[in-house]
Amino acid sequence: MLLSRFFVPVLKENPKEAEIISHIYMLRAGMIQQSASGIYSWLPLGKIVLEKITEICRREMLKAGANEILMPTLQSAEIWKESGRYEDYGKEMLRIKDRNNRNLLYGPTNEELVTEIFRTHVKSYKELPLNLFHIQWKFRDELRPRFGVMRGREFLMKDAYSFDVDYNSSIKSYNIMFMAYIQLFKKMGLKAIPMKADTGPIGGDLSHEFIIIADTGESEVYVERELLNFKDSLTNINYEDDLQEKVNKFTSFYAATEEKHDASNFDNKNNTLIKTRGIEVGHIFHFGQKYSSPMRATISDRQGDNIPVFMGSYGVGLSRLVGAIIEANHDQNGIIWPSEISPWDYNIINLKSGDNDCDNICLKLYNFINNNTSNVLYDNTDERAGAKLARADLIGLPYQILIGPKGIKEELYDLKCRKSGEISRLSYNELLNFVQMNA
RNA sequence: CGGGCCAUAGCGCAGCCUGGUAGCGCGUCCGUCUGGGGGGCGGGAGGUCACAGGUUCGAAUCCUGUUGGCCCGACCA
Repeated sequence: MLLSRFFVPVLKENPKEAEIISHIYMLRAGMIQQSASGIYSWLPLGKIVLEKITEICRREMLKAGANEILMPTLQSAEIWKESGRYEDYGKEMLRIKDRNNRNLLYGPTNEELVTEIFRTHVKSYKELPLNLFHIQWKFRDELRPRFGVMRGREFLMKDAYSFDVDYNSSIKSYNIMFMAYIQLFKKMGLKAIPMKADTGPIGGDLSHEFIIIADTGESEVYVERELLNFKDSLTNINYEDDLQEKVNKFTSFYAATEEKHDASNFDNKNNTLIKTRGIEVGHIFHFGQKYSSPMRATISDRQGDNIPVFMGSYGVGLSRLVGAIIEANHDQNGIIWPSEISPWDYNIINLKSGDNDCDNICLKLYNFINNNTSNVLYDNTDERAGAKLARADLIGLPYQILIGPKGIKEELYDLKCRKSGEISRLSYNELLNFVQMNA
């Protein structure tokens, strides 16, 4: 992509409405624009990142055997009355009337809809287990939206729902999602820690939050040091296997958010417990027959009896992840994208546009990288070097390649690693090698 | 929903207290000198001062109301 043709309205100064770092950088890097409190337009740079995250999530869900569907944003109030939540949900639910005065709502979540789909089509245990997921925008009319996309009213989520014939098999489904979550966050270049979560009063017995560790995170968390460094060799998971043991590996560590932290539950004699901060980016939840029962989503079991199906739900906050990733990966100059979700791998910076030698080498390199399965953003604009460098740091691509008269004279060009700040001076051929090896 | 604060050019702000017809920095446009960390010089464009009403000869400024936004708290992915 040529920067001269890319719409990325960067801001030099901090917008006054933003307080936390991810919000500030998303606005300054031209990723989003606020439309109303907690509601955002996604500009090209933000959209690309959001899409990358979404795609990784989707791929892992499919690998784990889930089926993708797409449920609408607007839902009929009818099924919510069935589950009893139309009254219970309160003011967070945005209620709308259509021209015929029918009650609609902008979906804050989808248990009712998916249960309705399930009960219409699935009647027998033979069709189970089943996992349906979708990726869709939701709306919750929060009391107080804040922190940019981390706590918006409109947000993109992946929701999966599992259906099983009995408790034991539903735990298996839960474990599959647990391991899929470990995988998908890893594929985003993130360290996500599963933590036991409260399930509330309603009979659920199993729930985990997945938390990204970030100094600027919203809540305090307590984690065993070993879990932070826990590198499991799970490159390939066979979801057909019994995963309980693998799940146990993770859950055997102590990890808790502030609300659930209880020092007496952990023997900290080796001082291995770390207090840090984190951001919740996923939540998995086993809730049994909570919805299937009132909504009569029943199946025939092996005995021929009709029983409410066992369910679980599994969410990932995709739009929130964009903010969370920035919270976990930035410095005072801007964003530092993990290479897995970076909009591009390389940022070629022409330090003197208009200079024949600079233009030629940049263009040659640009074409080479594009032809070698890597992605590259080429800053071919006519701005001053300083402005380009500052903008490159703000946008935060993993590698910057600096081409200027100085380098051309010495035939050595700067390759800067955004994360470490390290600069290698490489010949043109060494640069090509680096790109090929790194692809 | 309780408490605090804000709204003036695309962005960040001053002016308001003490009313007299709007200014600074950045950005933007033209020219020029520049060119390795958000340049220099010269010239230009851009604002019904959030909206509505009131006081006044006169309102960005004083008064009332409305709308929108931000922060702290309670709540949540």
